[in-house]
Amino acid sequence: MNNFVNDIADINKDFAQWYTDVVLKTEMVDYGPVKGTMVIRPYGYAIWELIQDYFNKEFKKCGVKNAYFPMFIPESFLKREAEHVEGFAPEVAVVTYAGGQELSEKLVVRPTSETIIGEMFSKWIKSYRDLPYKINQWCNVVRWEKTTRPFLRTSEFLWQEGHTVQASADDAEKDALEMLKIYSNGLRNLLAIPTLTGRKTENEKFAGAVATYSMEAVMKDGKCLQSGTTHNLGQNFSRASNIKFLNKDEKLDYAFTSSWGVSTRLIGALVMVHGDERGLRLPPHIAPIQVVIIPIASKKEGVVEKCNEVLDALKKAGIRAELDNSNNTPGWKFNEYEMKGVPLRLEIGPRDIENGVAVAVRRDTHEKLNLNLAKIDKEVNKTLEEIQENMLLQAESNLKSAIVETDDFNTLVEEVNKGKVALAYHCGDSACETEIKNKTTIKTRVIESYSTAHKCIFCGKKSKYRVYFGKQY
RNA sequence: CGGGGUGUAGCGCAGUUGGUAGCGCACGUGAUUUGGGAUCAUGGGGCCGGGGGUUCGAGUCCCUUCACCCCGACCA
Repeated sequence: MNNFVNDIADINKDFAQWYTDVVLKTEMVDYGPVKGTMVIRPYGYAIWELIQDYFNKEFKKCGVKNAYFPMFIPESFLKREAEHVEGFAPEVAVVTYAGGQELSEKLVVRPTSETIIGEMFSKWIKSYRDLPYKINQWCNVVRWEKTTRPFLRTSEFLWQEGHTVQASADDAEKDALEMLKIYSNGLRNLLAIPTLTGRKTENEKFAGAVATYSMEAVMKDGKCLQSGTTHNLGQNFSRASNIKFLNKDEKLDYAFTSSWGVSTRLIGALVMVHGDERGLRLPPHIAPIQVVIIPIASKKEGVVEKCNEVLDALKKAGIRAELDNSNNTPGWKFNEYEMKGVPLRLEIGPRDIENGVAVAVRRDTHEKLNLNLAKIDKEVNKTLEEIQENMLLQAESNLKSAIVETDDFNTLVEEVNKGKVALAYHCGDSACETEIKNKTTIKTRVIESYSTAHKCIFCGKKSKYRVYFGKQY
């Protein structure tokens, strides 16, 4: 009664604990019995399914087809690309024993599938007429991380990985940029998460890529979360996997590939971008339950009937609605569904039925509205769209106020340590960037724009680009 | 991988010098309730994280191991 926060840690005092409390108490996730693993519970998985639905449609518009490749990769495959193996070796899980005996060749549990998909591409692709070739798979991957946190970093997680093969360097680059656009639009439209998108520096790119692009979402504590990446792999992986094709000039050439992925980490971003002191706040487009109906004095005549009637009307209109007719008190239910981030609550009691309205309460603003029961589906739909829009505006405003432009290195360090993202010019020199990282633990996020008209914030040499600096999850 | 912390009922915790394992919430049943976390009655629920040791006797003491959380370092 005196505790409005469901025993969730204070979001302003202990953001990390708040996050853990929220994801566990909302029943999105639980810990698995093996270190670093998570069980994605129905409420969390429903969010993932909505993400899958959205991106599947977008991928298919680009001519991408879904497929599935094995999770076991011969260890030798991983070693074909020198940078790639160096990048992933420390965190791969390896099967050495199976079928009652030692294996003659160890099997890596995929940390990502470039090498095994490349192997198959090399069999399938012979001519420029076979290109472009675009494949996606939804699967799990395993990266044996030392420290873990549900959704943000776990030993095993779910993702999609797209892989394209093109006949020219330009087309592979175009694929990487096109997917980046699809990802960032998806985050905006579906999750109401605005991102900083752009190219990664040479230091921060994917192991084995020519260029890596990323969307960086900024959490409420100011830390960045790499929320999706796309890679132009050039001919690096086609050389490693021997993907050769006859081009239009009848010459044999290595193909150009790209890869791109988003993961269940997006669910973590959703929590940390929108959540508040009461728990989750889910934008309507991604909310598994968009509307919850709570009967008041449900034993009074006509209340349950009216609630069911409204439920049916909402479902018919394609709204994800639920009726909670459990024996809990209304107050308990209010708190429960607020914690779970349900965007809109409808209260229906004898008084409302008499007045022909439902009391609606918005999760984003706590605003109370009287919605006309006679056209409840339309009124709810309109309100949901308003909530979606408002949550994006709020997130955009948070992102904007998290960014500090500076030319002074001490200011950069100070601001980033205060929970800001700094935008500054840099020389583009790898050693310079590494020195910044070693000195301050601050890393570059993505390149904002290119300009040689300024000085590097750290070494003072001529700038190459302007880049975001921040701390990360 | 360093530093700090925690493992006792589903959750949150108490458990004294070693002596029959408890409380609150949650859960089952019945009733009364219902517009911001209801009340009464009555029930069920335990490998005290695991293994080893000391002891007549261990939740408690010793050794060991595992897991999780928080803060760093490293990575999607």
